[in-house]
Amino acid sequence: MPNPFYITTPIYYVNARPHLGHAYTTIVADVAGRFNRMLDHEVFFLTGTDEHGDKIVRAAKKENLSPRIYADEISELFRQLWPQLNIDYSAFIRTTDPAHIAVVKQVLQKIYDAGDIYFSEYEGLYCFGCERFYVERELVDGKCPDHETPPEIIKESNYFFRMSRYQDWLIEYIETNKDFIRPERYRNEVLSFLKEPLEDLCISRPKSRLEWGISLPFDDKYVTYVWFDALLNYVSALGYPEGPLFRKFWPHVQHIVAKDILKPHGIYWPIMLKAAGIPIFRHLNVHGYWNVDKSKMSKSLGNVIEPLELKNIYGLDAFRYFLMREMVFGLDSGFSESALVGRINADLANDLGNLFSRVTAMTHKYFKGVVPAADPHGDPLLTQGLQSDAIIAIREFETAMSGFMFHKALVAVWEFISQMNKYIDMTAPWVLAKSKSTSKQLETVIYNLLEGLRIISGLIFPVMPETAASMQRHLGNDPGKAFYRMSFLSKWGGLVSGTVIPKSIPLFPRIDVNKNENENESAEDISPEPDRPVFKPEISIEEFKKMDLRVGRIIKAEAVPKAKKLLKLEVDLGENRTVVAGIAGSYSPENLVGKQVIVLANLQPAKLMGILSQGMLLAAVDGNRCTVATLDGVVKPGTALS
RNA sequence: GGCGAUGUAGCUCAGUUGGUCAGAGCAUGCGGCUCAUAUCCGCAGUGUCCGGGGUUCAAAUCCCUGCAUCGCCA
Repeated sequence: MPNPFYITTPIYYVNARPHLGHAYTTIVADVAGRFNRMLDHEVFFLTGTDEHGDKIVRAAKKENLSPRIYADEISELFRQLWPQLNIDYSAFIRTTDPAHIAVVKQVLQKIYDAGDIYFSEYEGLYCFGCERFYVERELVDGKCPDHETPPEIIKESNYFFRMSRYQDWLIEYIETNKDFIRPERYRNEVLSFLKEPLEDLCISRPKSRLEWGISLPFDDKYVTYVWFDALLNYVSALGYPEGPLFRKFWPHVQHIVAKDILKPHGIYWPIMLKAAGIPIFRHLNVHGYWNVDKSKMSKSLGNVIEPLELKNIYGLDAFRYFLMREMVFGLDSGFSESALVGRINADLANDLGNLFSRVTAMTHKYFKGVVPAADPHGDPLLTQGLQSDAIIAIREFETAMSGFMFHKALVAVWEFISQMNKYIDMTAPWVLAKSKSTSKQLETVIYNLLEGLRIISGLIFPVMPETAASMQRHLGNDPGKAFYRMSFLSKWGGLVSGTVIPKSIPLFPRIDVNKNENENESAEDISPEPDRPVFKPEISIEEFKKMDLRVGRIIKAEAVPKAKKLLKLEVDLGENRTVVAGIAGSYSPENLVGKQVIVLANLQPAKLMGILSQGMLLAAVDGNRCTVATLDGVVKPGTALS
């Protein structure tokens, strides 16, 4: 295999647990890696954890743990998450690995020997509480913003990396290599930063105030600044300088980062490489943030469900699809459950899932599940259109994926899915099936559709590997084979006629959105049970019809004396009724008047606290909180529900 | 405070060098089909293209200015 491809995520700092942002970056890397496997490239995919620095020491202290044990624990959380997201990584590096530490020392020594590291004393404002220096403008009224004490001026000596020496080189490098940092907005941001003189980077911390780090090889009284340590993971993981992996993969590396760590990756890192005499990486791919809309997320036990939890509810592939389709790489995007459900229903269930379902069903219906052969002497127009649509989709997909424009790649695939659906409408197989004279055409049409599905399953492989494999299986192919190879996808006719395909399954079930729609003005939380609900035994429609459900309007509401939960309501059902409802825990009388409600009108009257209740108000009850059922629009009181 | 980005249909956004540029998807309404997961196909809209000036035969597109939001830097 020629064309090695090396993709990295940042190594994640272990001061916090994994969240959506980490997951997105890593899924992007996984998608890029899988895409390169489609191109038959040899892929090395690195991720890991960054574990040194004073923030880790402090986080560990909070938990009463040693930095080492603490880092072990959090690192393990990341390591355990990736299989759950179907991340196919090659190596997981930790900055506490001895091999990494050795490389950091080696590179430091090399740069030191070359004269790009110098020793210098400086004065600064230091807060002993925070154990860090502040610059003037960070202070509030001259005091530390955390401790509200004035920092002290102390002198400290440290080692500095002569970054300034490489400023002009870096500017020219970025300007010459247009897509070195992409998308362009971040390239511009770095260039604009470089318009100002670059300061040398302090790359050491005295052990007197920080021990948790890598000792400088040329001065044992200092540890290495955490960024300098961390960035080198990208080369140490490959066995720099002589390892076979390094020789094979290094110059082909592409990094992926979120925009918050643009500066270290766009400025420190290339300069470090230059100073150490290591070739510069190929691309820095920078993405934006996910803004989680908590008001649009379902809740469990009163807490907003973590975005990552949604993969368990809606399926991993759907989750991966959403992340890749919804975010324009580089820009911020909104994350909400309703947007996720919208994508699932519209794109996955309606478009792709239903297409797959109707085509495989027809194959069973008309050909007993055996892939027919396209008629070589038939009308070429029956095939050409679809075939060229496929080629266009493949081409656009490849261009977009190479440029990290994942949403565009998926749009191209979905454009083809839409053309497949139109093709069915145009050719109307159910009409062709009615006459013997059109049987050849029917064979051709179904073959083409199955072939189209084969291509689609290949194209969605990087984003939805499980679904792709499932589609292959249901096309009668071995999903263990490299069905996603681009060279194989581009050749029309890869599907072998005579193949028997298994019974179809729904790829993506539709999600009932009505269940998720909350009520209007009271932003009260309806909590869907996290566990599978237990339903009552089935009833017939006749049994249901025995219930007389009516729309009512509350015209009067008052508390029932001495009763905690009961309210006495006057409800207009076309006639006035008194209804006693146990909703005082969630509603006050004044908020109920005028409200439209649903009443079970033919319930046997009952006396509650001495009041005769002539019906029952419908409400959703969750624990001791309840929400009254109401209607989507204004309806005449007394209207029956069915 | 400096630099930059963005502001287009109910929502999310495309709109290359000014001349079918007023668009797509979702949501909505109507019609059609029945192979399919009440899906699919077709049709239909709605917009002071942030406000105000200017350049031009012609501006969503260029210039100036104001407002709003966001980012980077100080």
